[in-house]
Amino acid sequence: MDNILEHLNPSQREAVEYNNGPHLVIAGAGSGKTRVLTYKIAYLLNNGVKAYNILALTFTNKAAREMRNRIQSLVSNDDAKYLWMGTFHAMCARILRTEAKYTGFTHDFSIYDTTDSKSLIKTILKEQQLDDKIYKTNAVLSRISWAKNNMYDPTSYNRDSNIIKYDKFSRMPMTGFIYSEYQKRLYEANAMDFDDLLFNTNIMFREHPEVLQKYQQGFQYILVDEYQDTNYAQYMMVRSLAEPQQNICVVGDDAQSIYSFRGANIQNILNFQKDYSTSRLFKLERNYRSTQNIVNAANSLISKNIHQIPKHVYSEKSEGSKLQIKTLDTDREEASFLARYTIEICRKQHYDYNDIAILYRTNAQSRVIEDEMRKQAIPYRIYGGLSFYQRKEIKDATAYMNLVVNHNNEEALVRIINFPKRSIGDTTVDKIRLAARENNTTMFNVLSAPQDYGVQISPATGKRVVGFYNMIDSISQQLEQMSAYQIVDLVLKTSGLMAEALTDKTSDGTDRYENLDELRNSVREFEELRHQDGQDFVPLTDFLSEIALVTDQDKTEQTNEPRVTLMTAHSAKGLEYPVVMIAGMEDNLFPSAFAEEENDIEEERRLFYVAITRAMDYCLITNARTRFRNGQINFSMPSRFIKDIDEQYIEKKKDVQEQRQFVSSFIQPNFQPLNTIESARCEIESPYPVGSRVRHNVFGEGEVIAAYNENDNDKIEILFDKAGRKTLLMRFAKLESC
DNA sequence: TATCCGGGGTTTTTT
DNA sequence: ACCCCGGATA
Repeated sequence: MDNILEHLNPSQREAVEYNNGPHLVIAGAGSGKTRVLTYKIAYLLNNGVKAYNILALTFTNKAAREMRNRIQSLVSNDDAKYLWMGTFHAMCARILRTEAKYTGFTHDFSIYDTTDSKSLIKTILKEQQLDDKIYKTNAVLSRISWAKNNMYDPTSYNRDSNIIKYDKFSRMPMTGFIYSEYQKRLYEANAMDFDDLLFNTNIMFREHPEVLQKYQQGFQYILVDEYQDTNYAQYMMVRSLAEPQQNICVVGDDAQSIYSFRGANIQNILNFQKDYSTSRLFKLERNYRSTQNIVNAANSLISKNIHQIPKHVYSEKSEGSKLQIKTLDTDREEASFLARYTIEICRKQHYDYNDIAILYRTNAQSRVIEDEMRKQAIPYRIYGGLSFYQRKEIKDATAYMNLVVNHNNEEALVRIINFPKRSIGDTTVDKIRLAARENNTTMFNVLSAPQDYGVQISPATGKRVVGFYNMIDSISQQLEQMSAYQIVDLVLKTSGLMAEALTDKTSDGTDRYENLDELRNSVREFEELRHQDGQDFVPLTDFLSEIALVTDQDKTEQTNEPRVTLMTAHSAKGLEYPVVMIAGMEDNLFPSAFAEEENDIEEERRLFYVAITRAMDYCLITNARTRFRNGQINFSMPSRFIKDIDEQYIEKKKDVQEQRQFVSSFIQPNFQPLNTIESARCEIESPYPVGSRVRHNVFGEGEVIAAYNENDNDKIEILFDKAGRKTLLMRFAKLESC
């Protein structure tokens, strides 16, 4: 093995070699952050540090896997597989299962995903008869999530006067109570949600110093990737684990902090040097990924943010092409343009589809782009949206498994007790739930003998309920003997899920069947992998724990046909493509309409920064004047971020006509979009000056408030003011027809 | 109990 | 446009 340090530039090398005390590595976009992390770990291993003494926390499972593989190739033995490497959530789940006896949960606790959490919240809201117009499930959940991320348990939450004030102000004074109730139910269900994994680990460390000490001793070196996206709970965990040995290395880029909605606190990285007074700072400023134009454009954009760690990211690659900005009339035309641009750049610059990514702010935008890609026969892959494990049939199947493993898991039980149909309706379920509460036991126990718990149901229904109980129970009996794969196979067959999908002859049904089959195969693969690692018996729990924390991003692609990648700017973090297109750069979309305060805007700007810096050679930015959203046409202004980019890095527009006047009143609420009438006719005077009278065959007479005429394709756009009520009429047509 | 229909509300990002 | 819920009906 040659000296691996030779693969590094001086500043990377310096960062890799320093391992004595806390240090912060500020890694500009494309500066080889992952490289530094992998080489640092390999360096430690090569210098005699034991793999199991290293804890490396990554943002995704995929990142962990890739890093592990790369480290493997840099060290001479197979130590890499003993590294503690994974997401915070995965590490916490592992620790909490091992140390279950300190937590009050069992080793087999379930992990509730967001759907389960929402459903539980809904149940509580209903029971408490709270107005769901005021207590929105999402709002309540995000409040609870916020509390946990900031280490408030229900007691401290309910005692904090600022919190009480806040909840009162948002007209949800009962939030604290719901939080208590929610935690109680989770506990009774032997389940944790995502936030609990972090929260409970911290609590355990606090209350059982001997456990904390064990891990402090275990983790001699701690490395945290994407530190800018950690929340308080994560910050605290890292801090307590690193307390004695102070061998803590955090890597990140404050300019790429984009997850505050999930509790991430950019202050963690900004304050690192204060928190660890002896810390050293390393900066990686040379960008190896992008051309100078792209780096400079991104720099000029991010310089508009006030809060940041000063750095000078630069590129020594060629100057490259300037950024292109293209405005289209509609979202559909934007999509079509993206497709045409894809074909053209592939032909002219000899890229293949794998080299191209289309990024957008919201998943909803993918729809129209997908349509156009299909229309123009461009193969694509799409990240995000509904993940495999979120699909109904998969959720159903895993609910069976979860219930089999953990009888207390109420969300799983309620989900599947009547699917496939067993004629056990909502009323029966409610009765059972109530009986369980009154008898202070679990719903599952009630199922075994409903009449003993005073559930008033017909004998026939009772029989069906007991039948369900027996089915689950009999599968549970097999847990010790049967491996994960065997159990899953058994579940799919005895539950009737397979049969249900098979009898449905629509394409939906066959899809469901195929997905279930794929699930079965993935268990088999999982088992295979474990066998290779020397584990003889693979219990179902292992598999469940694994899939609770994986996302689609973690899936490795198997097709070899080149495809264009479609994804949100968030999911693009950490990736790079020769050609990047950013679609929908419009105000109220990017930045999102939800971003109100300057802090939010800064985060959106960072997100845009992340998007641009994914590009290696070409970056195209598009926006549409009108966009179909939520069932109506929206007029939009170009994103305010576009003017944040220094003009010298943007290709000059040839067409001065592009600079059309858009009346600012466009976006005012009293403009109700009326309709789009493809076949409507209108009479207006050329060249449609603002203020001229217009007669329309459907809407009658009105006044043009804004209009334009684009030479190349003869389009007009009219804003209508009729009878004192401002209505918006949008229409595209040939000039002759008017 | 299951299903169909209509009305109302809601739209971000995801471990 | 889409999803969710509730009510009415089979």
